[in-house]
Amino acid sequence: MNSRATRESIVEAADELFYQQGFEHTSFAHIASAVKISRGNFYYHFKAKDEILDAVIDLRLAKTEAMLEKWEMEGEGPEDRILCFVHILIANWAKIEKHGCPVGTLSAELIKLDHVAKDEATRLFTLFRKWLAKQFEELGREADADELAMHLLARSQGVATLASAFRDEIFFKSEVERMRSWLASLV
Amino acid sequence: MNSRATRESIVEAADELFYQQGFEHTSFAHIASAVKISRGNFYYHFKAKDEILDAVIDLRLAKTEAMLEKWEMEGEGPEDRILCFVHILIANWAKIEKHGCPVGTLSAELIKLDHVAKDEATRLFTLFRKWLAKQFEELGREADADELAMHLLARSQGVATLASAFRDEIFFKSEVERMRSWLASLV
DNA sequence: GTCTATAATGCGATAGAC
DNA sequence: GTCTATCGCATTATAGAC
Repeated sequence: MNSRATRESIVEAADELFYQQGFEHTSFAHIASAVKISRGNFYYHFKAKDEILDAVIDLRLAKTEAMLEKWEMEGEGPEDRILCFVHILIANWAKIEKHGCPVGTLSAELIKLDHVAKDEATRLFTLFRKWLAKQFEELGREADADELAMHLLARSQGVATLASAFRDEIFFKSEVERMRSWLASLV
Repeated sequence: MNSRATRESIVEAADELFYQQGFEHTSFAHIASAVKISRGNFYYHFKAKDEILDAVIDLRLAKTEAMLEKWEMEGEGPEDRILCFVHILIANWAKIEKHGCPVGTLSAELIKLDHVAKDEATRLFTLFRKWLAKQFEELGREADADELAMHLLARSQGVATLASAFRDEIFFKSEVERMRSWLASLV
């Protein structure tokens, strides 16, 4: 297999495993078994485990940017686009229940480890923050667009954390409904 | 030193280190160096690392119960008592900025590890949930007391996660202010 | 580019002296 | 009750054959 394809397989498997098990808990053996390569082969593609983490964060950043661009195209007006963000929670409930929010849990883990890549992980939050702020601006809330963006981000983080701890889909959906009516009250 | 005192020293050091570094990342060597005992001595007091985790969770449960009882005594009326909960965020800002919420981050880590003690950690959330629900009941919101309790818990979790990621005290305080006015709007 | 073999380290846990 | 010494295992990382 050529170099790029193997490298991409490693990053994609690591992406999934870091989400499911956490970064520190995931070993090369885990990833190797998922990709079906030998442990030694990693070091042809990456110098160290931290480099795989960097690549995973870059992949997530790229995927998130693509998703936000898609919402930008598809949503009819800013309110509709913000609802895309709210509804992704519902669509991902099965994963969130098991492993929490992929953005929030990675950020929290790297902060706890005081890992060098923790600020890189925060950039995932920043993508959503900037995009949401832009929508709130278009909604006519130029004055507090960033504050509203952060507020909505925080709400979704809290819902993911608690719904995952209690494995409570009823609470999860009722909180999403609360976000919808909060959003409607702004317009 | 007698058995109980050493055991308590171990649990208290582990409590602090689990919060600062995470459970998995904290080794016996870390705790031993903090308590100034040998690694071998652990096994006189605990059979395994998981038993230390259980003891740490029990300690946190006891401390939380004592704190909630104190608020129950000190607060003048349910609204005042709920404000005790909101204000603990402010009081603990320095720690939250560095290590997140001690309840939420432990719960999230144990969920990600699929650790046997994850439901025990969720009991810490349950203490706050039940206590807050009781306050909302006394506030005359019998119908949706638990829903309001979970909503407030989720808000505080989200604020801790985001404020820690962005190390943003301004955002943190503005969200606490939002919670205060949300609470006032209920009465 | 991928493999096997192995070095170097740190971990949780055990045994036994004192 | 606390210590030192050590086992067995998993981990990241390297060396070198193919």
